[in-house]
Amino acid sequence: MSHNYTIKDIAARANVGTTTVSRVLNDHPYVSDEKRQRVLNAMEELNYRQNLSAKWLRSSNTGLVGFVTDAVATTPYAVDIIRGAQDAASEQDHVLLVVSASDTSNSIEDAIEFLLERQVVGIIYAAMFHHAVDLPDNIYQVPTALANCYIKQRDLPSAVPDEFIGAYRATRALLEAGHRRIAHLQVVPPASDAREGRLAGYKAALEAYNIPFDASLCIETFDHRSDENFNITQQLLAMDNPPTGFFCANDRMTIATYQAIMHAGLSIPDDIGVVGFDNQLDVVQNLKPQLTSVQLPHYEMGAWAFNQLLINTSEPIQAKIDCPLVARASV
Amino acid sequence: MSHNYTIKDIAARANVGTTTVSRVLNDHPYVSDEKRQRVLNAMEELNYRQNLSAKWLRSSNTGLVGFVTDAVATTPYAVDIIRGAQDAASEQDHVLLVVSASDTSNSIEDAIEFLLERQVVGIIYAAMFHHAVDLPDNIYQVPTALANCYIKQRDLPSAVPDEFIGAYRATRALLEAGHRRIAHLQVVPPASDAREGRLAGYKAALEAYNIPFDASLCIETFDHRSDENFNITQQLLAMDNPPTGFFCANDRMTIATYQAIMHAGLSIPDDIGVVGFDNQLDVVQNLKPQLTSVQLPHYEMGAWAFNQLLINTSEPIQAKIDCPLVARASV
DNA sequence: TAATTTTATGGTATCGTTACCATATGCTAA
DNA sequence: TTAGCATATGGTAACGATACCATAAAATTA
Repeated sequence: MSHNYTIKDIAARANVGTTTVSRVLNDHPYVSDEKRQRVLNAMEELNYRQNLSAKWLRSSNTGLVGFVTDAVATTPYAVDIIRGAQDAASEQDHVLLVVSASDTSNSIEDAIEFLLERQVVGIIYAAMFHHAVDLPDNIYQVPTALANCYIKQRDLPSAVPDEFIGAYRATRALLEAGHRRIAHLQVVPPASDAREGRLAGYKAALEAYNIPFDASLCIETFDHRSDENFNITQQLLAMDNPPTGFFCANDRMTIATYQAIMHAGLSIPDDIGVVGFDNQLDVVQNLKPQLTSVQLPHYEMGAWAFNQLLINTSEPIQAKIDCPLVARASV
Repeated sequence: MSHNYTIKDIAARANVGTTTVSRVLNDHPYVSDEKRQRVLNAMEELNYRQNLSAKWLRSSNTGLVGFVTDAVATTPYAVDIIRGAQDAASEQDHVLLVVSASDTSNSIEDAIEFLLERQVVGIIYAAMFHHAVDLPDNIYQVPTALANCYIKQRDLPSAVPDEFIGAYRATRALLEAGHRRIAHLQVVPPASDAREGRLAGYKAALEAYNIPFDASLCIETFDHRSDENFNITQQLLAMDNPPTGFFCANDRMTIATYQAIMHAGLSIPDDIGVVGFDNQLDVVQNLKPQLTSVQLPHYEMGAWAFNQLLINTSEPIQAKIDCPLVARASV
């Protein structure tokens, strides 16, 4: 652990005042090239490293941004939101302080308090799935932006996926491939905007093709229950007038859907077309044939949220970020 | 944005000296109950919040720990390592500064420099898959611990999964279910310790059951290539003396393996037993039947790494963390 | 009772940086 | 020539906390 030098040491070595060193450090004007170079040399020679605590104390700007999420761990998506925010942050010389809060709102309040103590200049709150959130009052003490969620009062800027357009594209892909009976597997609780938006997009695409909505093709199921998903698909295929297209509300459930389709002796995409949602690479690329899916804009939402913090407009923008379709071999 | 009060304000309001306020803040002895209470009241009334930048500057202990990873985004596992480190950190009143560095070692050096400037008291370096890493010299300027990787010189403490025991258990589960011909699907580059350890565990389990190793049952394949994985499984099943057990080096590839088994008209677990590795919930819980898999100790490695930082022993411990088998319905 | 230790308290220097003020050039415009 | 301004430079007071030192009363011991 080597000793740390200060600007005083640098100033002495370069034979200038500390102010000049500070000016070099912060790219301020009014420093002659000659002295600037002497300072830079001294810093190089002593392997000088700024003490940012001191800088922060003096300038009361830490460049720290808090990143709070309700459950960073439960889903792999979180990472992309963090990464988006992080990339945007480092482009502007900011850092993320990542803290996860469990579901109790008390814990969220603590997490925010924790960040405020650390002098963050802003907070990003990210949700693991698209839904409305309730936030404690202390969040209003610094600029805040939301990713993958929104607040009912709509008084904070937020970025959410455009579920509607994503679902519309997914359904349309099946329609364009000639499918006319299209099942939609929904995910039950929590009641989320993801679910409502995807259902609406599905309905709208059918309507554009003049196909009446058939409630019997629209089934609710649970995430992570392969038996149930398998059975549901089987039952749908056993109908009198069975669907030939499946639009599943997430990629994970398509695994069992694929299995049920194979089990019925049908082939994808020749007999049946399947489209998923989330574009979760671990799943979509390991299914045979590889799954066409809708990409959720996690990365983009993270980046958008960070950029909102710095903009700091008076009126809180509610952004819907596009969800492109990633075509593979399942339609 | 409300004004921030300082200990001076608190001291004035409670009619004590600033030192007394500081003592209350840091739970130091020699403060009468009466004054302590007055200080606490004043803090409550003014909604006082400590300025940690100032505290850090004076005490030169930031409680910040850097968390560097080579590619935080590419795999969902990362999150569990972060979470483990985070939970351990917050238990000790520390925070994680998460930065991701791309593969170039230059970028790792920059990331570390970045953290050193921010006065981190230690650094955790986490890899996305178990392998040896090369780290720049500046890492030695603060206590460092490695998670899911190790350094060739072995001069830094590291935690890695015990791949051997995990693979041994996976193979043994198949053997106990009566399978005697067991295929092992490996993942090709990057050449990792994960691969070698799993192969060794597989071989050891066979040996314990007096079954000779058959190289023709041990096939290399690529991650995220469903067609190839499907074909490999198909070819294995078409052998003269086909395997009835499959030990796959990760869960993802079992999706196509399942499909090939179904396609051959065979059933899991009645005809064929399958075990995966990673215990990736999105996959294992969505396969029918749900997949038995080996749990990688990501969370534990993260927590272990953090705790090493504080212990700071002279000799760098190389820990192998256990990989338990999670039994489900595929064997 | 006197000497010593424990408890209680506050003043002030200090951490490493930047903001502000003071000063001194050289150059241009009246 | 004399303002007036842009350029260049350094000294020093903050920023908000803690560490150290000094002091005094209360409790303990000799």
